[in-house]
Amino acid sequence: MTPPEGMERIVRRLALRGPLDEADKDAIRALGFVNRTIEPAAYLVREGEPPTICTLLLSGFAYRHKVTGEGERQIMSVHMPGEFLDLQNIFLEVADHNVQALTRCEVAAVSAATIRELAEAYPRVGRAMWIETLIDSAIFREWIVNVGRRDSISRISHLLCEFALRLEAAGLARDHRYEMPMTQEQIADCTGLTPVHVNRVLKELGRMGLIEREKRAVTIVQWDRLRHLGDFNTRYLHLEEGGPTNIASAR
Amino acid sequence: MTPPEGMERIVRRLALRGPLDEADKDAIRALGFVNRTIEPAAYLVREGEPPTICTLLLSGFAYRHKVTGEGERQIMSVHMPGEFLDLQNIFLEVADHNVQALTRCEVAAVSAATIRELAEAYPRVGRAMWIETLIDSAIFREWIVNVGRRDSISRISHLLCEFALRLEAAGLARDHRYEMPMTQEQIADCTGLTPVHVNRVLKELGRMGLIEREKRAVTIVQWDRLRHLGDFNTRYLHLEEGGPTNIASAR
DNA sequence: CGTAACTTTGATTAGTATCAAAAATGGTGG
DNA sequence: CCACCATTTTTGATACTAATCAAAGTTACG
Repeated sequence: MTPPEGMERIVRRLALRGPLDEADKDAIRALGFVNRTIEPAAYLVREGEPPTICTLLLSGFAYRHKVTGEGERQIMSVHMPGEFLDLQNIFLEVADHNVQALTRCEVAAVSAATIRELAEAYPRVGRAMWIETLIDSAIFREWIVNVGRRDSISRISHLLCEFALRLEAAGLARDHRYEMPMTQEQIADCTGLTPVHVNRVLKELGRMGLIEREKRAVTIVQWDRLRHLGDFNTRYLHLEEGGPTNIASAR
Repeated sequence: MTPPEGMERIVRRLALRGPLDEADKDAIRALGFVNRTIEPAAYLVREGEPPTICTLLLSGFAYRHKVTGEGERQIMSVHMPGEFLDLQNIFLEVADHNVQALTRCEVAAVSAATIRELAEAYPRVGRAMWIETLIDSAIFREWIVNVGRRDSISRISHLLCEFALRLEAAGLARDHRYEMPMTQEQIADCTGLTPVHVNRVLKELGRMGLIEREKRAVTIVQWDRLRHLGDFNTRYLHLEEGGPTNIASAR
């Protein structure tokens, strides 16, 4: 079973998305999440399979991807500790993409059916989970823009900015400095570029003095310039808690 | 008020996503949707504004887009009659993108707050709406792949296949023949290409005998070859009703 | 400490963009 | 109903971004 800290983390995260009362919180605590360790590159969800489990990422990174008929991979999102890994497929007949561990991960797992029942029995909890999936969607949309309409240097700058803020939100980065959890090949798969070109762009960003790199550690030296170059606006991340949901409930 | 046909269309569409009982259906019918006509190019949602209304598209087409700092537009999705237009923003503090009418549209509108209350009071209705947003997400993900990892001819072939099936599902096309609701410039904004290149690719698809065009009318002459060229697999559209939701409820 | 994975560099090519302009189409007001 | 103007589609010539191919360094790790 998930230790109390893991449990409370879930409760706290969901409570950010809309007020939950004690019965809601107890229902989450009673779910019986089971902890598992997932090895790097192991699949958590496989395209074409019906969704059976739903997991919360406690530590490590995971990513969502598809492979084209030509064998090229496109990563559609990267998940950080504290995020649900597969609320996206939970109500669909089959998963339409893969979810794979990027690094070694600790996850808390429950059956997908349990989550579906929880959402129906506790509407406020269901709404909080729904909002989690809507924020995933907002990030998907921004990635469509990134990959569709920005040039290589902007795409990578944008990704570096997004990671900085999301990692800071997860408590894994400070002062625009973090450990990049991906290889350059994986960055290429996020941005629709080739690994060779990603390397050249990263070097160029270093040469321009916008970032510094030391192995996988990235420091964004000139945040404002990088943000401008990457056409990065935080709006789509919906980092501030409390949207209209909270307003409505405060009436 | 929305005439009974519009109302029943909503009820039927949501009931496809998970069983609804009579109380659920009556709650939807009681919402008091108001019909409106929206002129082509009018905004239904504007980036940065808090979501206030939620609309169901009764006729016509609408699209979701963002504009980059460089002024380039990226379309993230196109909506067809029968689809909800802005469940995506309804629980978020501000809209992170625009929704605009592509053609003249008839919509049924209610306040966003009403929808939020409905979802909380009637969990099965909430779940059905949640599933609608999850299917939108599945399409967003496929578009990331399309724009990130397919070449121009595959991207456009993929888009043509997607439209054929979605329009057929909406009852607006038959035999892989339909009226394309977009200009070539808008197709370019969906696929991350330039209008000039879109034109050349469409001509090429014609020359290859895969499609025929007559003004905006498109006929897919060789479905299997176009589908193969576009690396198109219907899975992500989740067109078959009844996923695990229905299985669970059938227990 | 050897080997596989990852990063870096160089040379060349391919695929789309860009720029420019003509042809076709569609709507609108006189 | 026709003439006109704006929008859309089409074509051609050229430029440029990022891909490809190849291979040398570098790092991580069993």
